[in-house]
Amino acid sequence: MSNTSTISVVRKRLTEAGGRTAQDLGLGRIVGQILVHLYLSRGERSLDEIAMELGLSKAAISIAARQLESLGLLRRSWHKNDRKTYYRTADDIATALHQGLLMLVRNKMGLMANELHQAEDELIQGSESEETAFILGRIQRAKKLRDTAMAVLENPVVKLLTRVK
Amino acid sequence: MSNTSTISVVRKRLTEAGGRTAQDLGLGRIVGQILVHLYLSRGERSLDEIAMELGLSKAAISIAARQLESLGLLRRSWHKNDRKTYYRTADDIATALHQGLLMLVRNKMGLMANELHQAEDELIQGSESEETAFILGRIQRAKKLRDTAMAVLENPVVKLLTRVK
DNA sequence: TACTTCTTTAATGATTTTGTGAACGCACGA
DNA sequence: TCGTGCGTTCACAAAATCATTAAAGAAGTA
Repeated sequence: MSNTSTISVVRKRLTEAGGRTAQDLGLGRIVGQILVHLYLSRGERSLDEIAMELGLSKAAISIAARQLESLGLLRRSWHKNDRKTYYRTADDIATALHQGLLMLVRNKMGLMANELHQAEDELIQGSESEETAFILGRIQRAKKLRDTAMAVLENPVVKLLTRVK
Repeated sequence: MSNTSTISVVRKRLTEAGGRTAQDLGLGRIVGQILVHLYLSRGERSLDEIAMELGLSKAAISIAARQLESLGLLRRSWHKNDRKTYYRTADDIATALHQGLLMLVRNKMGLMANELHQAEDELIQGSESEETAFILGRIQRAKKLRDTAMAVLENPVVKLLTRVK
């Protein structure tokens, strides 16, 4: 098999793998495809190049790319006498990836925390009963669970461990 | 507001919250709903009770409940002179939840690891070129990233931290 | 200012996922 | 061993998600 075709096969398969895992994370497959494609590309790519190379519409790329940028995983840049927007993976992509995932997790945990607090408040407002007490107990256990998870994420030891050399 | 209706409102909202987070984890909403519903229920519930209380079909409950059992989050039990199957949350639900999530993550990482290795192999087989070298470099960085993440998950310090008292 | 080129937004169509109803089959009790 | 009650499976319907096309918007250039 020729050299260039090996490369393109490999690139394609990894791109697809990226798509799948991004989908697993609830970010949509295109997001992952773009990220991997750029990660395996030397230098920058314009929006329509990416669309062409991945066989997707420019609209789809536009949306996904901005999502990636907001997660800090992509950088966009412009050049003189050229109206195109160019993208490349962030230089500190490892950190960004870590941060991004953390943020995602933290958001979801925050939502859960709200629910738990609100539930607790409402139960405390209402009149007491054996069942209220039971549910309050369960909620408190759940809160402890969540706090532990949070603590792990924020823990300096973990942060140290997750730093890529 | 009366006591019992406060309770049922709270239970319903928390159940829905559980559904959402389970969906985020790619487990399907029903899985989360059942788990929370049982977590907030004293004692056991039969399959059709759960179906009734959540307003879902027995088929759906059957499938989701077995999934939860295989994750170690639910226990099923039977009683004499009663053909129904009963479910309750596992006693060590915190540990089980932690283990289950870890397993989930580990599986996904395993898939990614395969892709990376295979890609690496194929590139090494093929003829050398500047581009091959570039992509190989990228793949190696990715592998390092993955290894670091893995190491964190397996790390005894993290395990200690994630233990719920 | 008007034209060109590129990105973004919004609405529609397609695909995938999810849940249900009905039929099936197993096991327990009589 | 037969009948009944329960859990499970499968095919289909409904719903959610995803991606595209078309049209609007923005920014540079003459």
